[in-house]
Amino acid sequence: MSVRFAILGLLAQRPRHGYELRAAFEALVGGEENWDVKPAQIYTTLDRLEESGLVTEEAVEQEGGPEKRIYAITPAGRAELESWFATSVGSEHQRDEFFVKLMLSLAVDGANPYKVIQTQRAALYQRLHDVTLQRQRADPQTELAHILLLDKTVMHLEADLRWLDMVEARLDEVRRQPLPQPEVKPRGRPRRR
Amino acid sequence: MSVRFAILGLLAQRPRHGYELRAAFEALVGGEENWDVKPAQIYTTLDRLEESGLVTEEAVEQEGGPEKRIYAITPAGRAELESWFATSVGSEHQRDEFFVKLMLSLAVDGANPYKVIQTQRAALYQRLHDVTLQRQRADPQTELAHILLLDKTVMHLEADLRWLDMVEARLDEVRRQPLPQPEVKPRGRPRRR
DNA sequence: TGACAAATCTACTAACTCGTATTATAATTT
DNA sequence: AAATTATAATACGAGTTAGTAGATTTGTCA
Repeated sequence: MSVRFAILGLLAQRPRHGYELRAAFEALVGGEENWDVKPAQIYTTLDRLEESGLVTEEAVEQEGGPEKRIYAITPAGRAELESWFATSVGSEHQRDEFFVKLMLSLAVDGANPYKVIQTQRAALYQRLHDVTLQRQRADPQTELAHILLLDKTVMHLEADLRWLDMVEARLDEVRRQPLPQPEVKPRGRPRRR
Repeated sequence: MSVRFAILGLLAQRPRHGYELRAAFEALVGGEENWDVKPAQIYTTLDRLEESGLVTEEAVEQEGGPEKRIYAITPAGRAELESWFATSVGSEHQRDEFFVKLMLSLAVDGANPYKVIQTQRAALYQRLHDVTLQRQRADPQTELAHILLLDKTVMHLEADLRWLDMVEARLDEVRRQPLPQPEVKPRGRPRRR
């Protein structure tokens, strides 16, 4: 979803062609190690935006090189962008893959939940190390936004590590509880209250 | 990705049919407010798993009601599951949609970054409130895992709120810096350094 | 009391959007 | 020739929207 709106936002600054959009997006998020957008996504998204009437193909430049299709935002596109600014980012979907993995490692015969935790912790420390290095190398005079983004990542990684410790400490307790079973819902029309 | 492995894990316990898998998954993650899996995703994923030879259709039951297709995990499926347990959850892709939105609100004429922050903060507080309520209502004797998951959510929301404060305090500084521009790369092979 | 409408669960399907992976190509410069 | 940018097509996977159709239970009214 963000790529779609990022394209609209970048086209709101000025018309651009596909590859330029990709470069501008990566500059915005601070490099491809943060968010690697594949060219294919840019082009398919542009096609879909064009189909919805939010952008238009403005011109095709040749200038020696290969063709460049230049896209521009339409009034409908600006409206869409504005309404994106006015709404909050949708709940960030809690979808915690690690939690699912941990629960299943408790449920599946032969799996080792302590090892699962250990593996995850190692990966989190590795990533924390990488991000911290990146943060130290960044220049506050020119890359403040990028630094703030890295700070957020660090805060989340630290929270994840603290949470892992907590879970590990209480894992035996969790283990003793039966796995949550789906509740059997009563069938048929519900009773009048 | 997690749904795919969750299905494998649940089938590793015992053979099940699609609807049962859906119910078991929702029980595992603590209700549809955490992770609402649509039936269609279960069935298409099962089809793909079958095509990859990780599950097999075991039988079709009739028992009065509509057909039930029972699926079971294969040895290859168990191997896939084991290797999932052995690897770490992939870097959680920092893909921060709010950050993108904030940066664009700084770049696009007519947008108001302070308002964007305010909207996001209100949404985060709302969600924190909801989750805290859910946490208080949960029974530690039977829903410890669910409580731990909610704790993780709370920790992340608190981190997001602290980060928002930080960003707001330094927004003028960020504003003064020019937006990161994509470096214009010369075409062709780069010069030797 | 018995027919029937209302509501909900069970089980599954079709068609779509968003994003990723893979591959191909032309142009440009070293 | 090799490297690299610029551009795009095709196909696939993940996830959503919006259903179908039968089964089961409850309410209601003649």
